[in-house]
Amino acid sequence: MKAEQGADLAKAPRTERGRKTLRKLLDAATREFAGHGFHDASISGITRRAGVALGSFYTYFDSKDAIFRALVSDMSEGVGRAARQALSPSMGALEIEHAALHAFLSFASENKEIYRIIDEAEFVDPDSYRAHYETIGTRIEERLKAGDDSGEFISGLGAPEAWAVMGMNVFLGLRYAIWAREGDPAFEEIARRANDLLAHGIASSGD
Amino acid sequence: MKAEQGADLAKAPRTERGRKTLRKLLDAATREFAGHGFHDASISGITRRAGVALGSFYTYFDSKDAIFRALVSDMSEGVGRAARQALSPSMGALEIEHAALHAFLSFASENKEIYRIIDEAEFVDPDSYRAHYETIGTRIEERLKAGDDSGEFISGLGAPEAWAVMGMNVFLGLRYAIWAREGDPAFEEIARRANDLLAHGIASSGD
DNA sequence: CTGAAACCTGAACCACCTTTCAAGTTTGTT
DNA sequence: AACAAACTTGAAAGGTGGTTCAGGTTTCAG
Repeated sequence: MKAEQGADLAKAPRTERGRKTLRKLLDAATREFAGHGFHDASISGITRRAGVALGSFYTYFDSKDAIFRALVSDMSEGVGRAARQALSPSMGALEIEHAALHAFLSFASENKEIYRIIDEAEFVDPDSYRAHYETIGTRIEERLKAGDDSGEFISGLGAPEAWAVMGMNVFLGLRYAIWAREGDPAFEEIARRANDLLAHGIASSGD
Repeated sequence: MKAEQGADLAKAPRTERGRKTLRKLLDAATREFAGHGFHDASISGITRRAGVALGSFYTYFDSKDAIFRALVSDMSEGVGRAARQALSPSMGALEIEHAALHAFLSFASENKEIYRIIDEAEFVDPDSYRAHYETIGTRIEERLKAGDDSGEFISGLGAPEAWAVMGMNVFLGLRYAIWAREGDPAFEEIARRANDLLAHGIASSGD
């Protein structure tokens, strides 16, 4: 959640007071964008939530777009970090895919705002959106290749399989984390079933 | 593309001239929303493209939201129709999934505007968006159950597997139809590889 | 043919929002 | 202590674009 870094994204504050205000603005913007969506969110809504004057916003961001971009880049990193923490090199290749999906479901469930904001980036900031999914896709492809090298996966896997896996995960997250319903299977079961599908497919064996 | 039906979505015209104007507005709106996105699209942009006066818009739609909803519902139907046409009951269960994905890739490639508009519905008209994917998910689930009954698929398949398949398809469409790049594999290859993944998974056989 | 309903027109209304700015306050350094 | 830079403030400028409306034209049933 740190976003103080970006000399590109936010005008860097030089005092303690400034850093606090920037932090307040970013937190308030997360809530405002998640609650209203980009276009119905307003700068004045953000500054009101943050408890600062309207004009102060422009001390830290050049525009409404700028703060949105700063948030997306911040959150995209957050998703990656959460996934990485759930994985350990000692796991088998299949086990890694299982853990990655399970971690994603938990993360999405606890950070629904992030999901919404990143998704809206498709329209507000298409480049970031694309970069987000291409980065994840590449990471999955590397995992598949590693599983191939270790003999746990079949050979010949590449980008199409990686995007298929990513799509599976994203849609399971949409349905079972974001749109969770009473009586849905637990994340553990979802992850297990997706992992079975990934491992053996769904054709009956005598095929 | 017919949308004259909806007494709910558009105020029904009563003369030939009225039907033509409504049709012009819907076509113009498709282009306007696809080109600019919902919020940067303007009613005046739509009426300019349609070649009618600004005020005429409100003869047929109550608001900007209303025409967007009419389009989403129209297009959601279009996607379903395209998929259905590519399928025939004589196909095997796996073959059906292959044909469905291939048809979807072709359709998405030739109707990128539709993809964009439906995706933006997530923010403009969340209910339609959800209805769209739940309908498709249900249809896929039925196909999986049919494959189970015929012995071609393993048993125990349900909604999670259906959403996984849907996610695969949507993301392959996003990457290879909407974001198509020079040197990408042909749709035929994408569909075949996704079908292999679906049939047998990616674990090496001795596992 | 005729009149009422349907339809068209575009200027104007209006609500709202981003962004600017000049004046004041706080912070941190010398 | 003293001063410059950093920061804050909120009113108001400047736009934008959805929506309304009163008056004119076209359609079509009777």
